[in-house]
Amino acid sequence: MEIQEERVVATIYDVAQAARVSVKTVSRVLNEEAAVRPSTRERVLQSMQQLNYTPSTAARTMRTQKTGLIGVLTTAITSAPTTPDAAGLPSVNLLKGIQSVMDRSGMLMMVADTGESPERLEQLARTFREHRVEGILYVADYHQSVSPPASLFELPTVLVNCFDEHQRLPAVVPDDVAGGYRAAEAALSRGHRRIGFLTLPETMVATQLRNQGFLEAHEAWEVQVDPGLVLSVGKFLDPPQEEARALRHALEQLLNLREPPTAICCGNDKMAMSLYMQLQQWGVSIPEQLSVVGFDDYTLITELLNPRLTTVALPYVEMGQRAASRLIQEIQGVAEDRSDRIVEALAGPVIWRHSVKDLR
Amino acid sequence: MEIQEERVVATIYDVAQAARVSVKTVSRVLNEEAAVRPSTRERVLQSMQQLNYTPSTAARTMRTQKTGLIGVLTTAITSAPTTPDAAGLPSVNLLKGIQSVMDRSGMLMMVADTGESPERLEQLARTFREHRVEGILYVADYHQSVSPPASLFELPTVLVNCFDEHQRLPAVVPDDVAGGYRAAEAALSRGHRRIGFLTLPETMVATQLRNQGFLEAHEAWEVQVDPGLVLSVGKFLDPPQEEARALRHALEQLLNLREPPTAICCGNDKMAMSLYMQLQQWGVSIPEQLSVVGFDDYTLITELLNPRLTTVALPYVEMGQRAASRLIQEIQGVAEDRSDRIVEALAGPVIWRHSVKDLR
DNA sequence: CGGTGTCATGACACCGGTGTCATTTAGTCG
DNA sequence: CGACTAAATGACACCGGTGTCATGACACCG
Repeated sequence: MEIQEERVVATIYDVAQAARVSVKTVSRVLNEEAAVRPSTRERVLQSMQQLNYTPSTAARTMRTQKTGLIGVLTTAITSAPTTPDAAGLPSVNLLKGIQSVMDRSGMLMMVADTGESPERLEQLARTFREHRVEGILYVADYHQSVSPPASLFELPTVLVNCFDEHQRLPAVVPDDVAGGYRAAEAALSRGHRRIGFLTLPETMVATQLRNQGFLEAHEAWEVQVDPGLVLSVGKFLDPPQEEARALRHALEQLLNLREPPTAICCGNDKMAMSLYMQLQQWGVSIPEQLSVVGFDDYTLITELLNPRLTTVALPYVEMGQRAASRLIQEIQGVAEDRSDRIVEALAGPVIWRHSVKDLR
Repeated sequence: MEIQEERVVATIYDVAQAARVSVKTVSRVLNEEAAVRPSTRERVLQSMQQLNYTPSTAARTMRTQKTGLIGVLTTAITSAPTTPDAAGLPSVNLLKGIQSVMDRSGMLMMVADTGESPERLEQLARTFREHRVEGILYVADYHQSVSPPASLFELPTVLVNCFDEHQRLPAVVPDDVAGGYRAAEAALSRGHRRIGFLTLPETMVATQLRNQGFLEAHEAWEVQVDPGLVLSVGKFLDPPQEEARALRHALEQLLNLREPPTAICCGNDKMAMSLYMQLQQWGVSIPEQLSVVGFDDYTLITELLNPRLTTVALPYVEMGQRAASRLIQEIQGVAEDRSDRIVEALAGPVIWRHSVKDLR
């Protein structure tokens, strides 16, 4: 009565034996090193096939110290399960951009979600180091300032959609100043002169920057900004109902002005959608009576609203790609062009649809 | 003139030397094996701290053959970059569910996106095997039938949001029959008797099942189904404009009936949103003149529409959790309860909001 | 005080690849 | 045909942990 041994995976020794060569020769075939006679190579390949051989990265790693692994720390997946999709979901596009570059470079991503707790982040960074990742990407779900744990400084690291308070780490963020500029310009260039701006909560980084861009655009077009037209809507983590109420209130305020705006820029597409809903209820037609500009190009919304929403895109895919490229450069020790800004800001284009009326 | 050697990470030998013990003792401290004198333990821990020691999983793996790695193959991240967010994005919730379970089990996810090409899938599965993942999750972005490559059968594998044509692999899918049933019931239970059903393209798996559920519900409530009320909208990968036109057409058809429906169930929330837009243009008020039921509970839409949309939720988080649990069970060789269905279908609840009028 | 069992620790092989260097084989040329 | 060179291959150590087993120290016991 023989004990049936559970068959484990074949090793390089099994292949060597089957092909009647040394393990080193098998290794040579694997890595396409020089000088293996075609007939031998063929024999080895056949044996590998037969045994369904898969080399072990673990073993290889020990010797070469290379893993081909990139650690991705993110809140983008889990987000807060409590905040229903906040502004979050499109940030998956960041991952999309990252993925595409990693792919081309033959790197594999280990993805871990930090969830809420900061000590979790520390712990995950540790786990990544145990797996000897060659670099780390920290991906935030909206533009923000972070204070990364010390462990991130010990490996090549690039921050995505966020920056550390002391700006020591390379980072790729959206250019929100340019974004605000373009949003305002979208209306200005079509002849609008009184433009409302419903901003995200003031505590958010993006809000301030977009505000700045909004003002700069008016300056460039030599249009005076009426401060009464710029309103912050809601606080940081208001419940949805509260948010809706705040918007309604702000909107009333704008439309009841002696000289109401002819266009309104929104902090994001979600807000634009709420605005559509509200205006519809009041019988205000878009864009005939009021033009609307969104922010994010959340296509789900922008393409489905009626009329389709003109909006400023966030270049998430490009940001992801750029961040991944920078990380790989850093890993490969390519002489980083020091003239590069540590924090790199990428602007997205205005996507023209049908929610802005041309007054010219 | 000494050459400054680049300092690489500390090994267990460095720690052993610093603590003046054998490597084995360090190993014992690491793994909390029995019997290390407290004083020794303390010394070792200190040395580890000082050297910033991080054990190498690669080395450990070689000996123990355990990696704590799970491979996740998905189209959920990249989706088709061409299809703007199709029905896709909420499938991130699948990852969320998976992540939460992996976390609890101390497993780490390697995520790779299959993109479009099938050979890419084969290649990624191979890469996973090289890293000696202990199991694989294949995550689809919508309920579908797949023909997985042979390599998936060589490791514990669970399919998520899809099933293989021969149903050999364990799978977790949404219970679309129950979904269709509940959607219809949402209207039926509020007194509606003529209920329109705008379905997704007929080629999709979900469509047929939901149809079936829709019919079963009517049977259970002893309500006759008028076949003229069930319309398929659009083909598989229609461009958005085409889709919108198809919807408008279908809607006209329904509302021009001699006896038009008092409620309409939609194939998904996105369609419901288009429907809102259209009805608004025609001046048909929801839910006073027409009730609407969605599908998916895509909160971005459902919470923002006015009135907020009553919809059938897809239990993505639970599906992810369930799939992850099953995979881990299988890895640990827990005697799988064979009475379990190979393909497990999970139903989501109706989320009641304000788009269905109570006729009773 | 010697025998015995337990506790704490160490020596050493091993996991599956790759790097180094030696060795064998084939190829070229005078 | 033999010498010499290049090509092909093999022997063996090594990477950084863990498993097995041996060994030293010490308490306990008769």
